[in-house]
Amino acid sequence: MTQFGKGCHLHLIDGSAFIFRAYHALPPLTRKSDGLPIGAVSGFCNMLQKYVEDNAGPDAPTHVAVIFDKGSHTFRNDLYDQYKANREAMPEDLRPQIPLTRDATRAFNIACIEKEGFEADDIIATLARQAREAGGAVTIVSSDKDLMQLVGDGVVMLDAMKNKIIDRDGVFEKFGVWPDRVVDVQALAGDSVDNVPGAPGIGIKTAALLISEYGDLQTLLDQADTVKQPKRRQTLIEKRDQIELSRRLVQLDDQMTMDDVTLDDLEVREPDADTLLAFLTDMEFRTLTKRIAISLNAEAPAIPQTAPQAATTEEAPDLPPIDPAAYVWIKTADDLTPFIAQAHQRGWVAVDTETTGLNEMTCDLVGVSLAIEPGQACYIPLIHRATATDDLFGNDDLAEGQMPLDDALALLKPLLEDPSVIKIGQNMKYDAKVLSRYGIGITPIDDTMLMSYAMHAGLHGHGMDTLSDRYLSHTPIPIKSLLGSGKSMITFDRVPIENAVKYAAEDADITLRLWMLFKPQLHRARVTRVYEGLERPLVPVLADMERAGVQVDRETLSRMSNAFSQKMAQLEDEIHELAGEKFNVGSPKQLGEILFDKMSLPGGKKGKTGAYATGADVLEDLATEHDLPGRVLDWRQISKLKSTYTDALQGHINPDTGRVHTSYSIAGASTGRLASTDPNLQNIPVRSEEGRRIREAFVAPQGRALVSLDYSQIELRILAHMADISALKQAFRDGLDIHAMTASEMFNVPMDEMTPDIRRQAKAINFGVIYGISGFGLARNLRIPRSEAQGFIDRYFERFPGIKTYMADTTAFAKEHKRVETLFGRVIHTPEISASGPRAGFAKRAAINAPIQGTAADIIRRAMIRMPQAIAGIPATMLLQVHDELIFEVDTGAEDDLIATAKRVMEGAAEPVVKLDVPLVVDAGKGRNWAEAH
DNA sequence: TGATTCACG
DNA sequence: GACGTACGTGAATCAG
Repeated sequence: MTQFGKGCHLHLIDGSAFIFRAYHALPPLTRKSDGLPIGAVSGFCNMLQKYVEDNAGPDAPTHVAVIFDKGSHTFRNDLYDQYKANREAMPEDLRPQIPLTRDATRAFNIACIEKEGFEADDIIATLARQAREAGGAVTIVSSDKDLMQLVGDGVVMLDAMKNKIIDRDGVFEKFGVWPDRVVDVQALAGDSVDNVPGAPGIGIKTAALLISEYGDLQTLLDQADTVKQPKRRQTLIEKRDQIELSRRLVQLDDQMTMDDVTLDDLEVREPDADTLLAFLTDMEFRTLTKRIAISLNAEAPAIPQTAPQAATTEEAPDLPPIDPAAYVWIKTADDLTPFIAQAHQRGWVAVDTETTGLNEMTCDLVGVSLAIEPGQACYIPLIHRATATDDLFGNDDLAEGQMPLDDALALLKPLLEDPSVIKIGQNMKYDAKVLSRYGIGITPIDDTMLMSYAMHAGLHGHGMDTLSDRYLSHTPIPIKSLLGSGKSMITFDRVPIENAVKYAAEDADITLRLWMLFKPQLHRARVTRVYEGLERPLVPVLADMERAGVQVDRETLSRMSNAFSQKMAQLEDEIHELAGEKFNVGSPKQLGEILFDKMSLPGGKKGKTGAYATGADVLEDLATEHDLPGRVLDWRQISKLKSTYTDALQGHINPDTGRVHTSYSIAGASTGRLASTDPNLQNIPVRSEEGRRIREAFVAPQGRALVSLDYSQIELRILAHMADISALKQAFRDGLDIHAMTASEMFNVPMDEMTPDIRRQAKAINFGVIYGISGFGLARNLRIPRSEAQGFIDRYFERFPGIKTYMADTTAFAKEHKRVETLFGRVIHTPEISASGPRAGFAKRAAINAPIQGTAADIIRRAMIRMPQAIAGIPATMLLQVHDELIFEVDTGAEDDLIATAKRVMEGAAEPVVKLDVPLVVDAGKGRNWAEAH
C-alpha cells in the first residue's frame, strides 16, 4: 500500500448525479423474479462499468471513491429554510434503489463515502483539498456546475457522459470568470433548482460582467453605489443580505472533518469477481453480468429464468385467479406477524381500511386488510359486533376471533410508518385520514386511483369497481351485498366476519394487482412526473387541510336562515297573488304552466322532456312583461341560499371540532381541478350581495385571522403564454387591465376613453375564448344578436391571429392523438373529439379549454404541495382551495408574514419546470371572516 | 333516478 | 342545411 502523495491521482465520483441520470435515462425496469424496481441500479452499474473501462489506460487513477448525499437536512437549511425547497419528492420507485446503489459501489470494490447531514459536494471539496495538499492530482467525475468552484490548481472535472474534461478554461466558458470567482457569480445569479435566491434580475452574464469589473463580490457590494445602471445598483444595495446569504449557500465546505476516511483508504482495488458477479446475478442483470464476466475472465453465473411478473403488453399478467375463499382471517398476533414480516421483506404492501361510515372525520375503524402477493391477502377484524343489532338491554358484545384494537395497531404502526415499505391503496387519502385519528401516519404511499387518473383522465372514472372491471376483468363483491341499502342498511361492524374477510381482503388484493399493472405503465404513458409531482404528494397536503377544517359560526347561519324564511314566505304570498292561485313556486313544471299556459306569456319553449324551460335567463327576459317572473327569481335566489348554504351548512359542522371539514376529490374533474364535496366549499356565494354575506359565517377563532390569496387572471395569462400572443403577454408584463386593453384593441377605443360597457363586452369575449368561443354562446351571454357576436369574434381573431392558430392546433392535436396536454404534461383524453353531430362541438370546446384550465390547476397544485414546508415557521394553517384561491388561518400579527411567503410560493409555482412568458400575480386579503379576507 | 336549477372558478 | 352550443364542478329539489 502506497501513501497518498505526489504522483497519485484521485478520482471523486458524484454518485447522486449518476443515480438521477440513470433513473431518468432508463425505462422503469423491474426485477423479474419479484418486481423490485431496479432500473436506476442497472443504469448506475452500467455507468460505473463504463467509467472503469474508460479509465483503465496510462492516466488511470491511483485512488477513487464514489460520494453520495445522505440525509436531507444540512447546514445550508439552517442558514436558509427555503434551500432546495423547490425540489420534488424522490419518486417512489427510486427510493428502494438508493441503498442498492451503495451495494453496487461496494460490489465494484470502490470506496463508498457518505456522511449524515452533508452534501456530497462538501465531501468532494474536502477530499479534493486534502489530496492537493498531499501533492496529488484530482479529477471530479461530474458535470455539476456547483462543483466548478473547485477546478484549477491540479483539479479538473470530467463529464463522464461526454467524456470531456472541464478545466479552468471550461469553467470560464460556463461562468465568464475563473474558478476562484465562481461562487461570487453564483451568489449574484442564484439558482432556481436549489432555490438559492441571488440578486433578482441578475443572471450569470450580468454577474460575470460585474465581478470582472470590480474584481470580487466583496468589493462590488462595498462599492455598489458606483454601479452605473440604476436598477442593478438598487438591487445590489437593497438585496445585499440576500446576496451574502446566497454566497454562503453556494460556497462548498472543504474543511469537513473526515475522521473515518483517509485518502489512503481510497486506493484503487481490483474488483473481486465472485462478489461483483454475485451482486449482478442477484439483481438479474443478464447482459451486464455477461459483459463484466468477460472483462474479468470469469464464468458468468446462470440467472434462473422466471416467468415475467408484470407483463410488458397491455394484457393482464399471468396471476392466480381472484378467489375470496383463499383469504386469511387474522385472529391473533401470531397470525398477523408473518404478514408484517413479509411486507417488510417485500418493500410494499396493499392496505385497505374498513370503517363504520364514509365520513373519515367521524367514522370508526372496523378492520384492516393487507395484500402482499396477488391472491395472498388477509383481513384483521377489530370491532365487529356479535349480532346484527344490539339486544333489548343494550348489550352489544364484540364478535369472537378478533385481536384487541390496540394490539393490532401496535403491530401495524411500525409497518405503516416504515419509510422503506410502500403502502399501496385505492384512494389513500381516505385511509390516511382514518388512520391518523388512531395515531398512525401512513407513509410512503402509492395510490392506484391516482395512477389511473394520471393515465386515463377523460376516459372513465377511477373508482375501484370501474378499474377492476376494466383492467382485471373482475367484478368485486358489491358492498351492497353486505350492508344492504336504504333504511335497513347496516354498518360494516355488523357484517359477519367471514363475509367481511372475503370483501375486505379482495379489495386489498385487487388494489395490489392494479398497482402491479399500472406502475410500469406510468412511464410508458409519460405521466410519471404528473403522478409523482402533482398527484401523489398532494394526498398528505389535502388530508391535513380536510382534517383542519374551517370554523363556521352556527349562530350567524341560523339568523340568516330565519331572515330568509320570512322573506320567502312574503315573496310566496306575492307570487300567489300575482298568479291568482296557490302553487309550488319550487316546481319548475307548475311554474311553467302558470306562466305560459295560464298567463300566456311569450317565449314558452319546451325542452326534450316536454316541460317548459324556466331558467334564470328565461325569467329575466319575461321580467319586462310581468312582475311575477322577477319575484320568482328573488324567491329562487333566497331559497337556494337557505337550503344549500345557511341550512345545510349547519348540518356539516362537526360537533367535536365545531368546524366544517370538506372532502376534496383529487381524481374527480378530468382537467386536474379538485372538486369539493360534503359540503362543497368551492361554491360559497360571492357574486350577489346577499349571498356574499354567507361568507361572514366562515370565521377565524379567537386570536386568529383568515387570509385569502388568489391568482389574478391566471387562465388568461396561461392562454397568452400557450398561444404565444405577444400583445397579451406584453399587457400582462406591463400590468395593464387586460379586459380594457382587449377592448381598446378590438374597438379602437383609447384606454383613457374606455367605458365600463365596452370593457364588459371585451371581458365576455376573453372568457369566451378560454371556453372555446362560439357566436351563439357569446350572443346569449351578451344578449346581443348572433350576427353581431360573430362580428366581435371575427374581429378578435383578426387582432389576435395567434388565438385562432392555437385553437386550430389544439383541436388538430386532439384529433390526431385523442388527447390534449397541459404545460406540465398532464394528459386529458378526448375520446369524443371525432364524434359527429352536436357532441363534436362539445368535445372540441372541451379540448380547447382543458389545457388552459388544467395548466392553472397544475400550478396551484404545485403551490399547495410546496406550501406546508414554506410556511412551517409561521403559525398558519392552509384550510381551503377554490381553484385559483387558497384560504389560510393564521395567528393575528403574523398575517403579513404569511401573505409574503404564500404569495412567493404561489407566484413561483410554475418554476422551475415551466418558465412562463407572463408573470403570475397573486392578490391577498385578510380579515376576521371570509367576506373580509376575500 | 334523472332532469332542472343555480352556486362557484 | 340543420343541429345545438360557451369550460369545469356539486347540491338541492321535484317528479316519476
